[in-house]
Amino acid sequence: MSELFPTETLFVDVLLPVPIPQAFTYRVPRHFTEYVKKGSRVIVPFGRNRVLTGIISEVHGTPPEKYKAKYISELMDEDPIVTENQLWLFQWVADYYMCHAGEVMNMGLPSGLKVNSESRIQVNPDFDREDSLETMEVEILKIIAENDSLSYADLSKFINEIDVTKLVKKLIDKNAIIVYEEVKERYVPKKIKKIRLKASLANKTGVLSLIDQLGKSEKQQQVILTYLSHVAIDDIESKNLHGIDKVFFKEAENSASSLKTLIDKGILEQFEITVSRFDSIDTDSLKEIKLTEHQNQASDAIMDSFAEKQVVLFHGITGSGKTEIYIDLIQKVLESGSQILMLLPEIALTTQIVSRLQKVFGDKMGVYHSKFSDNERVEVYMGVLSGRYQFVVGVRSSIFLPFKNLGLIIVDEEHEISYKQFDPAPRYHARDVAIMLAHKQKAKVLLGSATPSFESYTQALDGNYGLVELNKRFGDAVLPSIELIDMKAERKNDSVRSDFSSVLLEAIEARIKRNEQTIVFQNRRGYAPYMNCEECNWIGKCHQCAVSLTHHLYENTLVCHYCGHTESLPKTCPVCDSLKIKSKGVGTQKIEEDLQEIFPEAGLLRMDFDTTRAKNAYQRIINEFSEGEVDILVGTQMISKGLDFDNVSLVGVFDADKMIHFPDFRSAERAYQMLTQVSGRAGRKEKPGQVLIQTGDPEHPVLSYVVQGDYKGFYHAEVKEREGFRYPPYSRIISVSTKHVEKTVSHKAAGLLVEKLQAKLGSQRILGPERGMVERIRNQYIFDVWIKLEKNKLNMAATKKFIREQITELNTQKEFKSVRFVVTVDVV
DNA sequence: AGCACGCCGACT
DNA sequence: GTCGGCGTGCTC
Repeated sequence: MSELFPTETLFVDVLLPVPIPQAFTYRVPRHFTEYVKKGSRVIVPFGRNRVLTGIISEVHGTPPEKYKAKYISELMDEDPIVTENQLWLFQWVADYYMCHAGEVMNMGLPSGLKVNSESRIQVNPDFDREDSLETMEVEILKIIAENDSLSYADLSKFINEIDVTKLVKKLIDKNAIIVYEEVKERYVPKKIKKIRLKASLANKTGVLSLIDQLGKSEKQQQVILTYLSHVAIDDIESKNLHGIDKVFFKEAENSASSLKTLIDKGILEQFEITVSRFDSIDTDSLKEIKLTEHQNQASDAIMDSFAEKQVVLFHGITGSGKTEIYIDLIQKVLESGSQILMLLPEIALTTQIVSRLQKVFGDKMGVYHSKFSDNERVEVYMGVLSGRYQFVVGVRSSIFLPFKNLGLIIVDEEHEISYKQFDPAPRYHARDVAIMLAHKQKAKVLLGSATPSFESYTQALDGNYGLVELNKRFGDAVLPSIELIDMKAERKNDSVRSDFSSVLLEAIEARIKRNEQTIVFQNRRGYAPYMNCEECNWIGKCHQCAVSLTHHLYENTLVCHYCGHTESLPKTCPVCDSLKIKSKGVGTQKIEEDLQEIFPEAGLLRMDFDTTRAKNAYQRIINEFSEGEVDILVGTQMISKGLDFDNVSLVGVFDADKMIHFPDFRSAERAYQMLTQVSGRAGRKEKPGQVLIQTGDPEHPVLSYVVQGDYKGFYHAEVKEREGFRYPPYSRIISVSTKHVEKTVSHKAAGLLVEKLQAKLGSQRILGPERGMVERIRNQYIFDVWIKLEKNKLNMAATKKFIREQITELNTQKEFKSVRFVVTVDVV
């Protein structure tokens, strides 16, 4: 690249993690000109005194016209760490999802690859006017001088003051100190200390004479013997190079001082090596996967379909053993030498499926997960870049890893909405980006689900995707029988206890007696959704969001599930002082409590956002439940993802009504998916499962499709409804939300946007402005505008550009300057 | 997004 | 008088 401009000044365009549309051009200092490459990291000054890491997206010789480019301050990489493919993908995602490439880059790179800059305070060596300082300031100056340099945090600790910025500013003004930015790379390789013999002694004769020589010092002799217990004396010359872990000496209870003496004497030496953070996996235990006849047929059908289609939708019912088929396909692609990416929804990734894959693929497989530390993620990233990992299982952001020759991307549970990022930008859908990425790298995509999204199923029916179906459960397992419980009738019969029907309670009791397990599903965490005063009708609400506060029993708090605000539970009504404040509605905590009261002997466990916050909590709950001591597991939708428990023969759905009556065009699709996935947890192996769904509306059509397991029937009925309204899959929806502290301003901005959009796109395509689903979050009033764009009729790129222009125009009007417009392409 | 600058209220 | 609130504008 650089040899093209041997004498001219070089410039680079740099992607920076800021939501600003323009490219940032920097000048390259002479000493870097030969080394700058697209995809390498640079450290650049930004603004008055910020320092940022960016990625070079272009190297060229054109100086910017309107400003004087600053110099890059550091080039971090000899070889690029971002590939051409990734740079292309960043731009594609930015264009499609209407955000900026820098934001995509920020999402795609593990934070360990970015640098931290920290302001450090130092005494100005030229300062000589101590008389101009106050006594306090002289003291501070002394402290800084003693430590060479301090960070703001250090200083505030030293002088016991929370906010030191004012002090620092004064001292800068008086010229007493200098503040500079120190840049640190965050990734720290893991190192272990090792011990080995000095090379001259590392042979049989050397060691023997050494032991002889140390004859009088028993302890030192013991240290040498410890070494020999790990390295056989015959291999001593070859193995000595690697040394042995220092910890071995501690384990053998050698005295640290004897070891040190031997090192000081020059007999042993200590050195460090860099090691992987991931334990290597015993590849001897690689398991052979045996497919059933049906699975084999499905696998072959998928391969056949790939011959014609780039994307294949694999519709396999719950319990059909999709994982085995994935493994089979992965093995085939591995043989071809191409890379493979398997996407899993966030929570499914911590579970059984990963350890299962690990047993098969050992350390050929990389795992990319948000519960990994920054350092671990950098190691996976670099492992993909170097080709060490040919196969990666990961969450949605793993589509941004530096793949070079992908052969296959598997998107498991493709209907999962957790593939869609909500906040912040880029608001991308990992499944859709995966298809684009695969297209670019000429790879195949396998979408797997028991309840495909309408988008994907439609593509398959239209012939754009291949379609492979598997309607048999693995082995002899049969589908669970699903029954509806009419809560209205139950209430009439007075057979309801704490909102549990007698039917469900009897079924649970029967499982406890038979030593089988039950899962109770309620998609609402906390104890009770709201608190209500029975005297004055007061309801506990969040002061900055338009939602009621959820009562959390164990912490005895009221929590806002939108902004996280927490307050302690009042003892009396804050308005009328009445003692009659009661929790209303039912969350998972309440269900757990009620069940414990009804079945005092039963073992209960709860799995929701609140109980799985700690790093290994999720795994612990799963282990505890599968060990069988627990009778009932109460949980939110979390329990429906990728969990197989052999002993679960009953699933109770506490309340299906919230799901089916949710005011959203997708609520039926969601409810069908949710109920089917949850039902799939019942009955594995030979035990037939039972599913009981409590509802006040047993006539609802969605429920009868769920009961019959009739995905196709449901799809065709529901899709007809959507066609009339031009909802997806007949259109794509772009939503624009306005946010502002002033309700009227937010509403007016949204209203004007609607007018502008309707003028060009027609009133049929524009909906709104409508009050946000939650009218106010964090004190910002939200209004939504929806744009329905039917496929193949409009130039999408041009339309998006038009939308962006309208927003920019509104944003430049003084009145709407501080209105935030949040654009989401393909709302789910 | 950050961060600095600048212009108005309630305090020693 | 000043401290400190957050509206406004800029970043190569």
